[in-house]
Amino acid sequence: MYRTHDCGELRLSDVSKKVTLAGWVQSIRKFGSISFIDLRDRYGVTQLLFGEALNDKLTEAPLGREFVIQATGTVSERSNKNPQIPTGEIEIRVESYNILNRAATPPFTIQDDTDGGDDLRMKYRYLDLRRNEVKKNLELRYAVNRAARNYLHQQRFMDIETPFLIKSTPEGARDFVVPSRMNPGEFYALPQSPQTFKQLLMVSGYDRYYQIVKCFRDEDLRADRQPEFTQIDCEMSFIEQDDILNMFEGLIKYIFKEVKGIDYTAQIERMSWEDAMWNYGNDKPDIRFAMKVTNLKSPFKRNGALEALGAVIADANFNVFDQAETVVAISVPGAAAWTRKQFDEITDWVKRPQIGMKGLVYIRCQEDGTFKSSVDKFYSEERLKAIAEYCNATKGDAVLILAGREERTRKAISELRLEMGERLGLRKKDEFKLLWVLDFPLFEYSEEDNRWVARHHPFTAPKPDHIAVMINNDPSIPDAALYLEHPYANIKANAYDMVLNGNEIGGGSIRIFQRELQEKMFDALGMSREEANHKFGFLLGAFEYGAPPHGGIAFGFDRLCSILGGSESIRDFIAFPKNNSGRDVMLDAPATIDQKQLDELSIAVKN
RNA sequence: GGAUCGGUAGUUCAGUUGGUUAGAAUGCUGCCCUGUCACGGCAGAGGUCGCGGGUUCGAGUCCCGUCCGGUCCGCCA
Repeated sequence: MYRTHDCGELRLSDVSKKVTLAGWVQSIRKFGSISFIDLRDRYGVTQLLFGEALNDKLTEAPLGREFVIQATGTVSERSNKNPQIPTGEIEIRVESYNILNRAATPPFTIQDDTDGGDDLRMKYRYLDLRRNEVKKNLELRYAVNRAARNYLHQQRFMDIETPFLIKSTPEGARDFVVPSRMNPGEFYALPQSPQTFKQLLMVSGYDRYYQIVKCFRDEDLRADRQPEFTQIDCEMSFIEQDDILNMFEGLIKYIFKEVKGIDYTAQIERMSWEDAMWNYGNDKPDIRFAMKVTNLKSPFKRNGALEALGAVIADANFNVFDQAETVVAISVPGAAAWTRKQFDEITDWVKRPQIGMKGLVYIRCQEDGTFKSSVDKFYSEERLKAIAEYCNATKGDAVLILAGREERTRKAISELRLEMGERLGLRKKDEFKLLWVLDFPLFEYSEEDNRWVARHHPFTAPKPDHIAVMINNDPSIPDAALYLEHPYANIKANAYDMVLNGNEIGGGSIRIFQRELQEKMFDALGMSREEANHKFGFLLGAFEYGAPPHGGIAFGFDRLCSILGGSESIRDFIAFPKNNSGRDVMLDAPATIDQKQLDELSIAVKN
């Protein structure tokens, strides 16, 4: 038997028990003829006391950091206790020990605040994983996993595995591809999600399906994006949008309760995509703080609001505003007291290529009731006051105004808002605000492909009252017109995203399950029957045999874990992640393969 | 594909305007130490300043290229 107890469980009540522990040597503190050794395993750290009697043996078989040892001795009360660790009241008076394995000096210290940089930690990930910080994250991940499974099981969802070696579909992200040895010149693709399979399962009658499953996308990476990642993938039959929202509102609340001990009692706020874009410039707004965007000018024709827009900034011969497609503003509390230097710094910030603004206009709403701005030349104080009031600015605020092309400017004001929220400490790590964003556009224009594409995927159903519009080819939609170039530009999808603190953590839709509408959808995407059949024939075929109304959602499991763990990066929540360039620096993968393998696969590598 | 920051001892970093022998902390090695828990003290070893080229009397420092890593944009639910 290697051990009688683990390194985290012994307490004062165990004193005088004879125990054997096994683990890794965390640190050695030597005092002449006695030594203290911290022994670590997954469960904690226990102090071992090596007395004078073991001196000879220690000289003969010395210990080093990260050696794997086994020690037998008696649990004793410490004379000097350490309240910082759970086992801090006891120590083991070691009578004998065994070196089970020696260890090379590790390249960084295995401590909470390690001295290892990211690169090194990834190269020696097996050492990094010994650290408490990383272990805590993996434990949290497992807790989320367990909670999700519990909840979904209680709700009679069934976990069904779907294949990884499937067929490439050119919609959406780039596929990872696997050559088929037995079928020369042909390739499997790894799934970007089990989307079509879960829909087939609905046709088969498994009306509540889930899977915590790896998905693969061959796109460039970010701190919160990995080429292989995990989704909580779900699908339900005989449901409407509200059923899905309620079911998965329940799931996320259950996870909050189980994992964080948080009772998220409030109903999750629901916001239309248009409201999100209009008020936050972003389809995944962080609603932990307000600082809403004021639209001073916009090509959006929205609820008749446009008439009011523009007037407040018009007729001043200020070219920047006059020529801009869009003028948007936020009011930043306390910013009236900023120095010129601070405004310059923020101006530089919005001028960075990533934001891409030409400049920044600001209005200070000073404490004495006067207004001072970077555009005093064009606007009288009275007009500045009018603009400030229009932007709901009060004394002490500064109004920050951006102008330019609609899409870019809206994105920029959104980034600026988040940055201001960050600087004002309004984005608190321990505060969690959930949000449903609803009614996304069904289509969007792809600049790259020069055509309209499905924003979500081609099986997403339009909103119920927009279905008739598509079936009857009637472009007159009661809602506001955003983009007028396409007859279906205004059609909204029966799709929804769950947003947590400004991060999209899940998204899904009600699916099209009727042939007629599906064909209209392919028409709208400019996809011929032949093409559609070639790409999705199996699904369209299945829909011939009694598809129930259905819909689903998928949560980004890694991202959800990282947010619950208070981290920006999902890498710390994945045991063996890839780096920015999609490399596994520990394995040094990807790597070339030898000619024999290539020959077997009938593949030639271009130079 | 693009922007930007970084690469100096095993590790984390400092390194002034281009100027003598490139430093600190930590780790490592040895010695001392019976109550430490970031132990302490003394001594020591440890450097192709990512790589290649250039400017200069002289380059860790300036310039060009390149490789690697971080972050972001494009891309991607």
